[in-house]
Formats: sequence, C-alpha cells, structure tokens
Amino acid sequence: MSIQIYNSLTRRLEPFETLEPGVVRMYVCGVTPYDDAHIGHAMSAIVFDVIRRYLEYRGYTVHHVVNFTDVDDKVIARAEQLGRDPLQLSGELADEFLAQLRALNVQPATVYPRVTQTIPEIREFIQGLIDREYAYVAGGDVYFRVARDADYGKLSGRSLDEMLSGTRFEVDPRKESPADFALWKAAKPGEPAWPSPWGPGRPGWHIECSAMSIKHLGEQIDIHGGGNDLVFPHHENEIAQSESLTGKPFTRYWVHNGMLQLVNPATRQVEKMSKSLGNVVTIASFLEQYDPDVFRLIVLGSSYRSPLTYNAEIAADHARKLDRLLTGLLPAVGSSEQGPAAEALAQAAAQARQRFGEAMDNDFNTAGALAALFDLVRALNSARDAGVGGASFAAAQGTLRELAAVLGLRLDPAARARGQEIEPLVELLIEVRAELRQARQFALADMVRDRLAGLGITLEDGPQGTRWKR
RNA sequence: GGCGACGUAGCAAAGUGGUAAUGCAGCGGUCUGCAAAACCGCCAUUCGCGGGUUCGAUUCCCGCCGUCGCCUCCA
Repeated sequence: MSIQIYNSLTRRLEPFETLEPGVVRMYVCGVTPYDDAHIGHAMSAIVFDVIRRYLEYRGYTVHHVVNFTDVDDKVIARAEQLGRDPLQLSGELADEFLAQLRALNVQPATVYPRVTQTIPEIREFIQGLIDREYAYVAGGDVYFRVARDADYGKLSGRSLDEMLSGTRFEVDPRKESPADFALWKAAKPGEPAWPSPWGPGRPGWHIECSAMSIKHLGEQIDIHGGGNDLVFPHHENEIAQSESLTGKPFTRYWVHNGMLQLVNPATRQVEKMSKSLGNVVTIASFLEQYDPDVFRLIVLGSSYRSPLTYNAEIAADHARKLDRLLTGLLPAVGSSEQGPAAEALAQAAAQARQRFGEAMDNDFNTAGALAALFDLVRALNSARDAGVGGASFAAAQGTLRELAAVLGLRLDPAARARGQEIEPLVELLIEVRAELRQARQFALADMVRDRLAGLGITLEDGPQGTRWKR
C-alpha cells in the first residue's frame, strides 16, 4: 500500500507518487520574520518536519526547501516602528527562528533561501512573465495579469467574477483589473530597494516563493506546503506565476496544515493570539517551561489538517503524556530473554511497527501512530514486570525509540518532570511549614526554609503570611 | 454574503457503512510501612441538531445551528 496524501488542490486523498522515483521535492512556505516566532509557526514547522521524516523512513530522499520572506511590508513597518534597519531586523529574527527550530528538534531543511538572496532570479522570473504578456509594467510597479490566466482560482475554489464582484476596496487606477497583484513594487523613499529594468524596487509578496522553488527544486515539485491561511491569495498566486512562466503543472500535492488556536480554559472560547490580549505564546516562552517533545506531542495528537487547540492546561496534560511514553524506556529489572512474556513483547513490537506504518500511510495520521507507540509502552512495562530483560527487552525498546524518532520525538529521560510549574509545590511546602510553626516544630520548619533556600527559593515570613521568591 | 474546514467521553483526539483507538484526569484492585511509578479492571448504548438513503449511519446525502480560516493593493 502506498502513502495516501490529501491534496488541497483536488480536495481528495490521493496515492503519493513522485515525479522522480525515490525523490521528493518539497517546498514549504516559511515565515516573514518581523517579530518573535510563536507556537503557531512552530506547529507548521513540526508538521512538515514529521512529513519529511516519515518520507525518509519510507526510503525517499527529500529535498526540503523553506524560505524566509525577509523583506516585505510587515518587515518594513515593524522596522520603522523600532527605528531599525529592516533587513538587519529580519535577518536577526530569521536566525533566531532557526535556532528555535533546532531546539524543537526540527531537522534543518536542505536549504533556507531568503528573498534578499534571490533578487536576480526574481527579476528574471518577472521579465519572463512580461515577455509572455502575463505581466505588465505600471509606473515603477509590475503587476500580474490575472485575466490572462485561464484557470486562476483553481486552488482556492474561487472564480474571477466572484472576486471582482466582492471588491470593496478602492481600485488602484494603474491596475488593469482589481484582481491583478504586484510582482514588483517601486521603492518609496527610505525603503530597501534593488535596481531593475522597471526602476528601483523590491519583490511583491508571492513571487519570491515561485522563484525560490524553481531555483532550488526545478519547475515542477512534488509537495508544496504551508498553513491553510496561505491558500488564498498566496498559493493561488504562486500557481498562477509558476504555471504561466513554465507552462507546466507547478505542484503535484498541495498540503496545508490547520491553524493553532488558543482556547480559554475558563470560557472555552477561542481566542486569537494577539499582543493586545497579551496571550501570545512565543516558542521561547514555551521552551522555558517545557521539553520540546511536549509541544511536538500536542501537534502529533491531532490531525495536521484540523485546527489545533492550545492552552496551558493542554500543555500540562501533554507533559504527563511524555512522562508516560518515557516509562517505556525505564531499564529492565529481570533478565529473561525467552518464554511467553518475551515472545508477547516481540509480537507487540512488531505489531506496533505495522500499525504505525498503516497510520502514517493514511495521510500522516500521527495520532494513530502515537496510539501504536502507547500500546508498545504498555507492552514494555508489562514485560518488565514479568521479568523480561536482556536483548529481548532492548530490542523492543529500540523499536519504540526508532518509531518515536520518525515522529521527531527525542524521548530524553531528563525531560521527566522537568520544568513543571513550581508554584503550587512551593505553596504546599509553605502550608506544611505553617502547620509546623503552629505546632512549634521550629527545627523542622527551619529545615524546610533552609533546604528551599539551597534550591534558590527564598521564604519571607511577614504579618500577612509567608511570601516566596526565586 | 462567497469559498473552504471542523463539531466524537470531564479534557485532548483517532476512526469506520455493521455498532466507538489512544493519552490525560477520575474510580476499583495488585504491589508498597504509607505513597509514587508500574500492572489489571472500570469509565461515550453513543459520535452538534433535524430529516433522508440503507437490512443497518457516528461514518453517505440534504437542511439547520455553532466554531475557525480565507475573501487581492491599502489598513
């Protein structure tokens, strides 16, 4: 059975067949680095990391390209706000994001191209579109002529008529049609700009991905990925640009992940992650508190295409889930390598591997794959209790490690009980200590305070009770 | 309003035209000085609501309700 993969373009599950046998060309839209990366960005990166790891597990060689849109309106606006140089800002943030991806155990892409390093190819691309009359110059801008692209709208399921009738905005008079989009934007004073046949300017959004995809992967690729918020207009426009230039189908399989959404645990209402609500969860802040596997487990627990619900409670649940997985890797206590228990374990390991593959073949059903791993964990713990050890036990643990690694889980034993909120624990000790003081058991009470001090936690007794600080 | 997706136990979340994985939480038991961990068992007659197709639907179709994403330049 081959891998089945859901294609957003056809809205169907399709058998996965690559252009070139054994080789996968995969382009994933990365981020526009204009602010700290949050866990929504991490989700997308992990989704495609897992897809890539599984394809490699199945024997494919994967060429994986992830771009940085390091110059665009948002970057420029943010830089102006901060009084900084736009390219310096986006460069720093991009490097920071790469470091965080490493921390999240995301395998490095084959190449991470940036817009600012792809300007010649972008200019060439645009010129090609102009030559073929798919684009026109207007002032210092260049626009894509949507009307000339017969199947425009095929990815997002919109017709040009619909889009035009829905136009509520004032139309730029230089554009032939409101649906046309910018390929090249003339530079305003003070903005980063590159020379071009149409005057100094910078690439529009959309064009860079088409150009980088062709540059690094060729005219046709197997998988193009990104968040489903990119379906329109970004990916629609990429198809228009690429196919108009080459005359060939651009991407075989469009793969889109669902959005991460915050759910307020009290109200059960979905909240937008926004600075004004003060609820942005950055990758950095998550990793301060939890092992990277915890976030990965959250992502793996549901379908990559569905919305992913997140809140602090869910994070804590998944930290316990990781603890559970890790119990499977605790050492054996016995040493029996044969007998019914050892056989049952070997069988459980084989079954886990099979169920894992079946689940992953079915459009990367990571939740199902994970369920297989949990069953293997129970089998391991059972076998350990039954005295199984030695090579038999090690082999089954090896299977667990191997399959977990395909999902990108590190299963680092040091992650156990790490980073949990210490506040309730300290409060508890304070409460116990108050009882001791009440009972005039001062030696014990002082011991609690001294030992906590040794851990870097200071207690301060006052008239209103005990306060603590780190 | 248009296009798309989703709605399954306290929480998270798979899944299938034939009667509901898995994890967390909870409950009972084994083990333990007592706990913890582990192990064994229990925990949705039911899959947003209402119709329809079918011998049979959570799974297919229609409608409704709810949630989310997107709806070009500019913001």
